[in-house]
Amino acid sequence: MGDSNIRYADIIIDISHEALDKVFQYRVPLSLWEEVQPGSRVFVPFGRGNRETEGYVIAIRQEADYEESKIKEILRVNTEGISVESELIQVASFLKEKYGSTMIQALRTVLPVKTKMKPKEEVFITLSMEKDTAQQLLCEWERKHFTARARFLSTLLKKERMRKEEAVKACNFPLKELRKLSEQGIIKLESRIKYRNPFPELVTRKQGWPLNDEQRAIVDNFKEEYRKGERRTYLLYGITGSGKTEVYLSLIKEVLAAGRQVIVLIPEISLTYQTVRRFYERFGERIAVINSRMSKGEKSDACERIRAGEADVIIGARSALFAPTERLGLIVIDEEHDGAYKSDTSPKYHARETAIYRAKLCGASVVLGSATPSVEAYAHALNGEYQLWTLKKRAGNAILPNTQIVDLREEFKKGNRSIFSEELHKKITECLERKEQIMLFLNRRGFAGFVSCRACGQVIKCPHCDVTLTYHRNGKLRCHYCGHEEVFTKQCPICKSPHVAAFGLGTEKVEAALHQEFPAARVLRMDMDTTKRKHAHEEMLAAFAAGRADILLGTQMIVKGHDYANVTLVGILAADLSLHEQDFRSGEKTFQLLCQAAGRAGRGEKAGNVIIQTYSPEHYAIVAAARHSYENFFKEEYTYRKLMAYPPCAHMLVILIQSGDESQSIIAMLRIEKIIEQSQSGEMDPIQILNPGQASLSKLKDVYRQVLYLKHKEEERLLDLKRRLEPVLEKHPMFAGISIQFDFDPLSHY
DNA sequence: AGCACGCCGACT
DNA sequence: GTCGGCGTGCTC
Repeated sequence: MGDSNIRYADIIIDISHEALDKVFQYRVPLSLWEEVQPGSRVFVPFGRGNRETEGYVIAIRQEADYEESKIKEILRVNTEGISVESELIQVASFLKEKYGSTMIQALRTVLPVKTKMKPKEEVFITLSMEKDTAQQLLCEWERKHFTARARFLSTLLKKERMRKEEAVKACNFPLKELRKLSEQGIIKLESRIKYRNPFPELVTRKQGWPLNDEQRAIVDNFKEEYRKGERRTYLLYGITGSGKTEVYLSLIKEVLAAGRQVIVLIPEISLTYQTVRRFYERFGERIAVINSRMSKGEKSDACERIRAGEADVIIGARSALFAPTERLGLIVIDEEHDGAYKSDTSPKYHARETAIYRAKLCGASVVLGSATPSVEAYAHALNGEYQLWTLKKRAGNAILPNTQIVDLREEFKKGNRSIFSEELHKKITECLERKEQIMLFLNRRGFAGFVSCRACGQVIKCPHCDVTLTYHRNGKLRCHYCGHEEVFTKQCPICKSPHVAAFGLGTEKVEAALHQEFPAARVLRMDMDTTKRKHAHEEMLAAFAAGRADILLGTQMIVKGHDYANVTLVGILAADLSLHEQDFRSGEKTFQLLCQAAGRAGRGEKAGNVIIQTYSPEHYAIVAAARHSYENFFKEEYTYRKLMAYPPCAHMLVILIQSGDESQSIIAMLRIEKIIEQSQSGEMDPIQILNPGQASLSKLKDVYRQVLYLKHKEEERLLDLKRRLEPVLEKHPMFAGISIQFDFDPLSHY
């Protein structure tokens, strides 16, 4: 920059209103060239009256794409105070740059359009006269047979203070009358802003558990560095049950004592009720929870409390990372390896990397915690980029469960065609006899339970997605991607043969098998279909915790962070289901899942047993999980990633091209491939283009998907390519109406 | 959001 | 004829 003697700034005026949610261009006066940077807050003349308005600079450019004569000049830069907004706008530019999206998309994720909800008001009624005067008035009303007024007044006399709703509902007293009494100076109406609190029941405050030596050492290490002003990223690797949460709580306490705020990310808030509860027990009212299931009002209340500095600890899923904290001092990411930390909409950012970026901006530290760290994080810890903390002891006297691998091929040879191997069957029986609880886990990803025709081999697919339909016991076929449902007709739609049948396992089938094999056992099934209701999740888990079921059967949602002292047997019915996905992370995912599932056993005093049923008992992910050895797994997995040049040893950029028109999507994909090839002709070390073509989920909700996988050792090379590609895709008319998304170092497979 | 412009009813 | 109602639409 510098050749041109004119400079423009892209400015966002007011994020809080849809109508103004776009970029305006202003000239940067020469005197402000130094000061005006992306992220700075400036004052500009806006609207017909040129009223002075605050705006945020999101980009600086040499040329304008608006009528030159209408462009106004920036007035001055706002240097007052540190504003979270400008910090978040810088985060948005980071998202845009790194993950590829428009600036507007990035801003929308970072500063969600504030639907300035008017805060809910609570109106309290008090007497505005002496008690005995009121008593006299009551007698008078009773004499005059003003029954409603008398009933109301006597209640108010008893309670002294009541809420408006109480008066209207319980006392059956009309609102109009209340206003009248208030005008007459008999009662006083006081309104107080009520913040909606999603955790209504007051939890008792509890003191922390004493830390063990390992935990103590970590906390001390953190305190020392924090007090010295050293900020960094730590990876807390602690086996299941080693008390990571207790460590977080101590770290948070330290940061709060320094007068700063903390953001705690957990994978999916509804799943980790217990964790949230523990935070409430420790920090009480100073907590704000941000949750995707919250209503808009609840969300905006939480944000207001954070902005006002009334909340110091913010707990939430991925997006809580953008909480408007003015004094952020620490970001904790629990279960750091979890896939939920990667956004599935553009910008497809990863919360781990984004947290580290935000922390750097505002001088905060980051703590990542996991029992099975992601290969990325552990690699960073080994090369010194993160500081590694290890917890190897299980808290209390709990010991690691005894884990056994069952080879399903052997079972098949023995003639056992049931879902349960002999060993698992035996263990379930014993466990039921001892009145202990069992968790059975079926990793249903990959959509077992498809329906096919034995005559022509046709598999019944969803008409809107390139996915097989799943058979459900209510006699319906359902698409797990778009929700399409049709009646199972027992006739092949192609060849009309009646020999169509459902194959494979689904949780419903297992449930039926359990009822048959163990008729006395009370089974609780938990999957997407049984937990649709708002609080179904917590209710079912609470029921299981209370011992109202013997067996909890479910998909991945049951493996996350719940402690049940009475669970002594965990059965993984088919460990391979995730292993054979076309995805370089399938080994990692399987290992994490198995470890988490296994970690559910023996959390109390009693010893636990884990049985892993698999067709690939020799696979390193399964063997390592059975031995509870993350190190072994990591060694194998890292070697594989290095050999194949997969992240974190190299980087990948996925370009996803979506269109309602199949041929258009293909043409666009081929065109992009060509542009990439041309742009690096003669390059010594070109970016590799892997399997361009149809995505493996080639059609979703009637939209066709093409995909390009790009791979290169240098992150910067891929980012540079994306940067050069973006303007072409934006301007070229052939890409109009086609959605093109980038995914950097993908977690999921397209 | 804010503010100007604009096109219809009651006033000096 | 003018003052002012708030309906509509634009803001680099």
